[in-house]
Amino acid sequence: MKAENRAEDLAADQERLLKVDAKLPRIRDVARVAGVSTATVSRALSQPDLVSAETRAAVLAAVAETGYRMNLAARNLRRKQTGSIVVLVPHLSNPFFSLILSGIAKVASEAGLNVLVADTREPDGADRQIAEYLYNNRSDGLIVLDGNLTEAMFSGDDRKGRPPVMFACEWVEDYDQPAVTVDNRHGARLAVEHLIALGHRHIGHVAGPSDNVLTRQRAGGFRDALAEAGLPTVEHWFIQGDFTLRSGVAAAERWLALDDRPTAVFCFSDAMACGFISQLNRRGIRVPDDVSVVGFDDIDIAAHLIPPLTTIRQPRALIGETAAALLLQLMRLPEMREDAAAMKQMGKILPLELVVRDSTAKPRRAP
Amino acid sequence: MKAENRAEDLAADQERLLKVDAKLPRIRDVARVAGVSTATVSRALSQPDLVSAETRAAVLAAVAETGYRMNLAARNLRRKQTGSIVVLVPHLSNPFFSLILSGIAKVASEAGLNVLVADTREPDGADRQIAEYLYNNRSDGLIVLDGNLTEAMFSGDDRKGRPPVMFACEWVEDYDQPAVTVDNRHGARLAVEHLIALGHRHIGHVAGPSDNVLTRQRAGGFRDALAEAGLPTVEHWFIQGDFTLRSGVAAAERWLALDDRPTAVFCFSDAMACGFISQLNRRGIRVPDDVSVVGFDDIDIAAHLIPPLTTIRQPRALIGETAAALLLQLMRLPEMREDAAAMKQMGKILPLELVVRDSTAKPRRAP
DNA sequence: CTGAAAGCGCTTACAG
DNA sequence: CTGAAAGCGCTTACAG
Repeated sequence: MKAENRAEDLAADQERLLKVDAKLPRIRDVARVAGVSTATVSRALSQPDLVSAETRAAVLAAVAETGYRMNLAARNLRRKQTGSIVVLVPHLSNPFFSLILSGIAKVASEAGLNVLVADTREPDGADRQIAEYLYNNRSDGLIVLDGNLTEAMFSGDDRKGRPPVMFACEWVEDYDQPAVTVDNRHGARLAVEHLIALGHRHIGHVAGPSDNVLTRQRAGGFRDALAEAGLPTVEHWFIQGDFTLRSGVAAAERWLALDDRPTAVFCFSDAMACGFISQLNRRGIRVPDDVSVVGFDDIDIAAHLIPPLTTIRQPRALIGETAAALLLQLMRLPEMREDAAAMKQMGKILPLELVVRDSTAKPRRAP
Repeated sequence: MKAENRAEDLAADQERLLKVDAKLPRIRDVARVAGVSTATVSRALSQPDLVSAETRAAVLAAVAETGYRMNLAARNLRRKQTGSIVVLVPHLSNPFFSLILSGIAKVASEAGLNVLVADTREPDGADRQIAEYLYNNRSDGLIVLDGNLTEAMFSGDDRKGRPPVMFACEWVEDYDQPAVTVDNRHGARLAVEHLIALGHRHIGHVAGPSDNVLTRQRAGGFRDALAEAGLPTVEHWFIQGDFTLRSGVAAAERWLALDDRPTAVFCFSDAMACGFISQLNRRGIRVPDDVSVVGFDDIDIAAHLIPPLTTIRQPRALIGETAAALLLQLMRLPEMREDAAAMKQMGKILPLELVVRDSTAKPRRAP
């Protein structure tokens, strides 16, 4: 690092800052300022362990001085990556996914990756989209939030060379890919135990589609909690739903039609709880005065409903962050994908939390 | 195009299709199959007018045969683009934006561009994000959906070399950038005229923040429509809101506290209408039996509220598509950005539509 | 209308 | 631990 050179460089930098249309600093500029080769700059930035502490410091200083930002297109081209991960979502307009997506985006953007979001329930269909991303090397990795995709879409005899797949929230059963989930069974228990603790003995539930993994787990937890408290599972207090607001509205009509109405209802999604409560309200039934309602998810609107909804909070941002972080691991270690045992270890089950608000209360006439 | 070569190529292609980890076809492969140079393939794909019809057809056939898909990282590197546009949204979790974003994503992905979405109300702040994207060449263009950013963030003496900016929905007043908007004034008139046609003579409104462009325009249309019908603007029937559900709840309490309640209320957003109706419902007031309510936006949930909401539909997907299409134009024609007159022409005002559902009816006691 | 060739800004065996 | 050099897959003046 000769002194004169440094002075010249600084003058050049000044000029560069004034003229915006001047070129942005490249790795070569950093190398010149730091007095090393571009290869060393590249290493100092991407694999710091490979260079000496001294060199590393010089490079970092040069980066700061020049305001260098890596050109990702160049890196991706050289590394034969796309620089993008793709998220497959069942319904993009469902507010449940917003925080998950922003969690994914956060982790991905820190890693210099773009996030592309595709709706699997869009007209062009899930099959085509998956084929597009999985077979055509348009992405470095996939996060799948839709458990209703069939295993056949992913499997096939030519697994190698395909980007890794990470499931989150939902997953495809009998398909041994890692997934970031919550303990849905436990969440359902939390909901029911809360209602029992309040004194409820007549508890119904509004479920999701029967072929859905989440439905099955939550229904299991629901039954377990009742059984443990010595309460029977009353079959006609089971109401079929599909997680949507609209099905919550329909569920309310079903509840109204019952001769022996349960004093509390556990809805498997906040959206259904919302529709359920609104429709009951319309028919003159008050929550929680006449019936207690617990939701599941803790979507943004849950705290602002009338009444504010008691629900099971899913750590949505964390789910997204975790799924993205694990996917990044998988992307970095291609050999790991061949190791079935390691893959099974990889999944994470994240904690769930009961959030008590105003939609639950003691039953009016305690038994 | 020698016959033997073609046969060899086909064999090679077969092999390639079997081995997934084999390399994807590059422009060179297409050139070989079509019997032209890579330069010609590039032109045939990007600027078809520059090659003969015959050549074009040969190239297209070769593309189909090889299954060629362009490597965008390479193109972007060569063209010195980022291949991304950035969308700045005030609140990502607001469902109003979902369809706008998918409209943007549709147009952008057809043009081979990534879409990055950033929330301007996030902790890291709008200023930093704009600086990041505007000054640091991390994107080829910006779509801004937040009119509350100050002009100062965008202006400055070094406009050239910066990516173009397109506003949508909202915009920054006194800053002559093109914007894709709706005629908010007209939308408000549609709402009020509908209520008047139903027989209402006592009409209030729940507005957005007073410094918001949308609020100002809608309030103007509201007053105009009343004036035209010879109805007075009753000042204490104006209720301040901020577009959120929560403020709709508060507005309901304000309405309940009035001695002379208006028989109809025009809410400047569906979210506020939703909160307003829910809270009234809670207090035993029925919509539309006791009071008619009109919203604005037609968000997804509007049709599923109880009652289904009469509202002013914004063509959200179209807003997104149009904003993206215009931004693409701007990106292709950098010289246009210097032409103030052309820039002013560029904006679009999209049509609004009254959607009559069940939240509005004749006033109970017609005057 | 077409081709040969340079080069976008990185990374990474390879050699030392 | 470091550097010289090749090359990722495109595009685009330039020359014909």
